[in-house]
Amino acid sequence: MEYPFGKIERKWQRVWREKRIFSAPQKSEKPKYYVLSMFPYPSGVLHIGHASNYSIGDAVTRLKMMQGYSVMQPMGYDAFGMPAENYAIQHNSHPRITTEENIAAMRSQFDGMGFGLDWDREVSTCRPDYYRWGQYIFKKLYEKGLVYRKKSFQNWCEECQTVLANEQVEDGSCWRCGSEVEQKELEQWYFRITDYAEELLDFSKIIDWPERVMTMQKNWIGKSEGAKINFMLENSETQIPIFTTRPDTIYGVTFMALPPEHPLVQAWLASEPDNKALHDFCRKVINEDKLLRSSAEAVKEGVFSGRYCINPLNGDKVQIWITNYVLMDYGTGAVMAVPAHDQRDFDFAKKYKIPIKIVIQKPDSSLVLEEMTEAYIEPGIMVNSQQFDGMESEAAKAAITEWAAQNGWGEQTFTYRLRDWGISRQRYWGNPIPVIHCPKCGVVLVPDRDLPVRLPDNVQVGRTTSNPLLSVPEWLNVSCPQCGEMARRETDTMDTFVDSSWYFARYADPKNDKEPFNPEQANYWLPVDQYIGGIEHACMHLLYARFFHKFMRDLGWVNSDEPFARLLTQGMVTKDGAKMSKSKGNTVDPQYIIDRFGADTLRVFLLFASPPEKDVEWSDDGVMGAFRFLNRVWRLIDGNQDLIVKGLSCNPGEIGEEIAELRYQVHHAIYRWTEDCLQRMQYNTAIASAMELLNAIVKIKEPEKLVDAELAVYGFACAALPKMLYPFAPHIAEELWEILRREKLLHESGLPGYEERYLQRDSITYVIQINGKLRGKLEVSPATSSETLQAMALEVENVKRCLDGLSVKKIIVIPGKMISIAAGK
RNA sequence: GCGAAAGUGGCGGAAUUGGCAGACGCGCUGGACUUAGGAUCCAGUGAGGCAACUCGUAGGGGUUCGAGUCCCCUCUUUCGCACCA
Repeated sequence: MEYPFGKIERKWQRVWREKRIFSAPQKSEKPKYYVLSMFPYPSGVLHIGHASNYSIGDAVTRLKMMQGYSVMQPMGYDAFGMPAENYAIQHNSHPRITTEENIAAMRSQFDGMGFGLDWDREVSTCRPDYYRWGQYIFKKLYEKGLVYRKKSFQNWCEECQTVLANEQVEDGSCWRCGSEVEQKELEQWYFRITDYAEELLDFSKIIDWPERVMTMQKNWIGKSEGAKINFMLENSETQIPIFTTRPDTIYGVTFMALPPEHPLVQAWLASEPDNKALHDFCRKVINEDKLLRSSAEAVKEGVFSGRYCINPLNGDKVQIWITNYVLMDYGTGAVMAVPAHDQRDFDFAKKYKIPIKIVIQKPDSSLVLEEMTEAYIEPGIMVNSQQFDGMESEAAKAAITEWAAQNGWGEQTFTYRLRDWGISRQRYWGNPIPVIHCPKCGVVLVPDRDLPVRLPDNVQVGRTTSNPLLSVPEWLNVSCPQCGEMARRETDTMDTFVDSSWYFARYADPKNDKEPFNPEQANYWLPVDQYIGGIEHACMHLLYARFFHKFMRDLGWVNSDEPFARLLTQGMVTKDGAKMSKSKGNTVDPQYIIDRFGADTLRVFLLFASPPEKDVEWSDDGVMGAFRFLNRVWRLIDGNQDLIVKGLSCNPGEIGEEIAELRYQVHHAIYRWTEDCLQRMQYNTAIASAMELLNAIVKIKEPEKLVDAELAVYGFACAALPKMLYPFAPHIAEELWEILRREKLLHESGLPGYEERYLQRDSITYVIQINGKLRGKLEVSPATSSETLQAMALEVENVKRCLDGLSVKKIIVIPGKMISIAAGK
């Protein structure tokens, strides 16, 4: 007989809802705890990944409630973006309609999983009451000088009619639709995240993040120290600033390398419309996809510009080349090339027969120009570098930078790999940028009283050749808020990462219609105590959210430095070793599992299969195992309920050996469970402890024959099971708890408790090792002294045999564990 | 190429600080029972050996009374970054 999981799950979901136990109060005598899982894109169907991720957050939530915290676990929807637009197109509908339908469908599936979510705080980024405040924050960023427009070459997806972030280009193709990405010059809106680069490198205010996420962010930001040096264009006043991390090699510059995107190159192209070679080369390189262009295999190519510049340090006249191996986005976009000491420059110089000049000599002076087959990039002794000759090259870095600074040629500087955040998207289904373009006044921010700039409903959503917002004249054409003349709205919408960069704060005050959130309420809940989400967000979402949080702190809206105190990056669910996906055809429908075995079974399987941060391999047999386990627990407690209830009111007293062993087992299991749940977040072993406890209890074959004092232990052991299961299988746990006639609900019944004194057994087993090999065992009382143990060990028959012919050199006693004998000839 | 993490039975995984390797679950083998179930219960299950014992945590070396755990080298896998000047 299977336990009636369907009835039980519906019953307790109703009770939790009616008692509103997951509605987090704004004030509480208990300490607060904020649990947040990354909100989903509302696809309309719960997939196994959602079930897995949110089971972790729910386990944390229920544990912290048992522990006595006032817990908030909110949920919302990251509802803007291209998938929603595409979904609507496919279903011949409107994203507003399909998205709201999907949200309703997902919410009922979340409820079917029994997640303890505070639905009073639900947020959806596509609703005007939310995106209004995103526009408001945009204006604040603008007012603080953190927003600017820039014309630049962008990854352009013709299929999606939108700009893609570099991070959104995968192997030269659009990450959403897979079509080829080309380069197009566009005026774009940017957030100056680089202003916060230095602070974003500081993780000291974070309590517990995985080391590897912090490392990834550090590498992503990519700080490097170096010098900015201004070269002069020959016969001109034009400066060409370069950034270098190797100012010690500056006397070895033999050419300058510029990318085709460089403004100077663009100017030359404009002034020489007939220079076919130059035009062809530049067009070719610009349209090469950026990833391919920056791959190690790419062949270095270039054309001589016919122009020269002057090295300010020694007055050398240097050829300027236009190349495919320099990136406009990094440093100043111009590179001083030192072939002798940089491998890329070396390869390029060899290919185009550009001179090479050694300025750093190996310590053994063995470097000979004619014999060089590769660049010498190690430190060494300065040569051919005027007054710096003879210096150590590492010391010369600072000396040369200082010399250049004193003469006004340059300065010491830092540069970051991190680029400013391009937020413009040429799509309909996003948050409109609250800007009006006036022919007279220029860029004008939409006044607060006119916020939100609402998305018009009457657009043709489809694969049009331009942004659908352009097709709504009554929305597009407005009068200028400043001068009243006819003006035009900005039609770009914001990257959806903007929406998800502050939602964690909105949950604290989700219905506020005066401001994004009330600072006092936000500060009560923030920072998020436990954030849970995928590792794939390490460099984008998690970095953008930290940037926004620091900006909001600088505005005085929040008083913490970091949004997420602890981070858990959960693994994904795989099947046959691969990520589940429709295209691979290896998906599993969680709804089927819920209907057939119950949500509790699905949750226990997902949490038991591996630790939360590791991938879970799907296994139908594993699901059956979880189901069998819950059924065994059910039969034990449901079948012995009167006995257990009686035991719970019995007094302790004399007990037999078998029950003494059970008492040790139950206290030990609770101890392990507590450590695994609270200290280590290792739910797979916490569940294993509950299984071990069950196995220990069912060893008692005839509980009805137990005397009262023994029944007290038996009852205690059985009653521990619902508590231990509550974070993972809450429905069956509540039902069993009720069967045992406990009065409160489990979340207010406290953690299961163990007693230290029962973690000791009456006798303990010492193992005896001789030279590291197991040679015997010893059953003794825990109080046995070290000397006695040593003597006893030497009397063990097998030990005596193994020591025959050897002399004992040393005996080491590890209290409670082992006796180690070192012996030799 | 650089950086990070990992490698344990047939499988998923345990082993909190260096202290009985393989907890727990799956699978498998044998048995019991039967209201033949996606049941339940009992016993067994790293390899070799009749046994005493030997071997065993990717491979090789080292430190230690004692190493899955610490150190060095090699191999493999995964992830991140990648002409970053």
